[in-house]
Amino acid sequence: MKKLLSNIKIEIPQEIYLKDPESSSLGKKILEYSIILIEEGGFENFNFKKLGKHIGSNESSIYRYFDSKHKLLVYLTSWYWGWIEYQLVLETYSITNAKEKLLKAISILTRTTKQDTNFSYINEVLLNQIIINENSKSYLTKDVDTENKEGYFMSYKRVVQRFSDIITAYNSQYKHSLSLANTVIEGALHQHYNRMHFKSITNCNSNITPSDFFTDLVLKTISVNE
Amino acid sequence: MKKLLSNIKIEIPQEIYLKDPESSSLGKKILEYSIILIEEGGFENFNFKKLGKHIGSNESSIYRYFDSKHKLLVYLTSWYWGWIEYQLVLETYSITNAKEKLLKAISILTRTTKQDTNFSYINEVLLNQIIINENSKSYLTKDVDTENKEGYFMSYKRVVQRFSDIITAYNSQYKHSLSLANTVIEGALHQHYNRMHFKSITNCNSNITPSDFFTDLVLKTISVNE
DNA sequence: CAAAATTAATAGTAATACTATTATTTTAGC
DNA sequence: GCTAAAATAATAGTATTACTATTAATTTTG
Repeated sequence: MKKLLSNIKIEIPQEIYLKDPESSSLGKKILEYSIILIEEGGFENFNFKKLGKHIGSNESSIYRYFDSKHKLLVYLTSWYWGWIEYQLVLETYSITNAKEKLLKAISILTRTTKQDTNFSYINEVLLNQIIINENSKSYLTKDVDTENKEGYFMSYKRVVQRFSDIITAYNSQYKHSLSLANTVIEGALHQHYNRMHFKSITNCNSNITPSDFFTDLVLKTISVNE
Repeated sequence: MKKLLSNIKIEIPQEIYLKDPESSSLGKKILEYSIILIEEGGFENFNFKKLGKHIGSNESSIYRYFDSKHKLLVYLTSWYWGWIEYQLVLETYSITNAKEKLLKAISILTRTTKQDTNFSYINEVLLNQIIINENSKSYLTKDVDTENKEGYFMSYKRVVQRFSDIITAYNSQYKHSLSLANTVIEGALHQHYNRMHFKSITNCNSNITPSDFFTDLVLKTISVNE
């Protein structure tokens, strides 16, 4: 993805952070290196002390940006889904044909991530790996309901809703567009995961991509009788 | 589910436990109350000290059954998928019609769990809630690959494969039966979760069940031209 | 009934996920 | 260029966690 817009910023609900990490160089380092460290060692083995060491900063300084490592994960997942939404809008905006739009949307939501040069301190390829491995941990907690009410998961839900709208635009008779949208988005993460760790329960490999599988699935499921 | 077989035991890979919890009354209490406590407070807030208190036993005694709370979770998920496999086999065995068999399989994999009186110390309804909330945490770790090699996730993978076979029996031309099987099984857990926590991104409610959604999806996706 | 196995009790450890306080450095306005 | 405010760093401390190790008491079994 090339530099198309120079002043874009992915919006993150304010409740998630104490101080906006995009507002300072330390904050940006926190984002940059937390992505590297979480991808490398997994979320469980990540902590603010290690992160501080890597960025030559102090644990206590990181706590001035984020309440907890959980909130940092919520920030990263929100950023990711905000970025996906941005691509969904940008890349389908000018498409008028509903089927073409649908196919493009599926492709965006199921493809392997490419680096986006618009955001220098975010490595989108590593972040995508974090989403595959850790996304569900951001909401599979006892606090989901309160955090959901406070808007922590808006970015993700907006992506599902936008994709659902694209499905409905193609076939207004289909009754389960939200569930289908959610199934494709989550399912794509699973297929990517299985390809890496559980090869025996997926058909996805170097020849068949998650995009192939889900394109076929969606088209057959909501196909309009022609 | 009524008592059909009196001497069945769900088989769990030996590597998962130090001492078979089904071999003693303390072991059975560990299973019974860990299910209650994990369902109640979530896996993160669960530990062996609390469990010991609840069963009037000592933390150190629990460690003689399981190396870690992670392995106990792997045990519970293995038990669950073993139990699902048992239902899949039992309830579809005598069905000769491929479509009927497929519909029954989807129903088993997506339905809301009912108590099974065959296993007195396992509350399957609570265990199903644990699977919805915690299943992915059993494998989304840095040790997946080694644990997978040691057979920790066999029960789950066997369910996917059996369902995939049922799909193939209905339509041998369909090329993505494993991915579809996995998508339905994981997707069903997600739809149940969304129904409870993220209502705005699912169509499942009191009128539309996950079974309805996935039955429609699978039939359309693999329908044989008639 | 004695030996073996199991369970309980106690203590201890390194790491985690923070909080609180104070000191130092950086930045911004005048 | 100075001062005040803001940001960051350093230090220390806490409760909890996820265990391990050792010994003692109890239960089971041959």
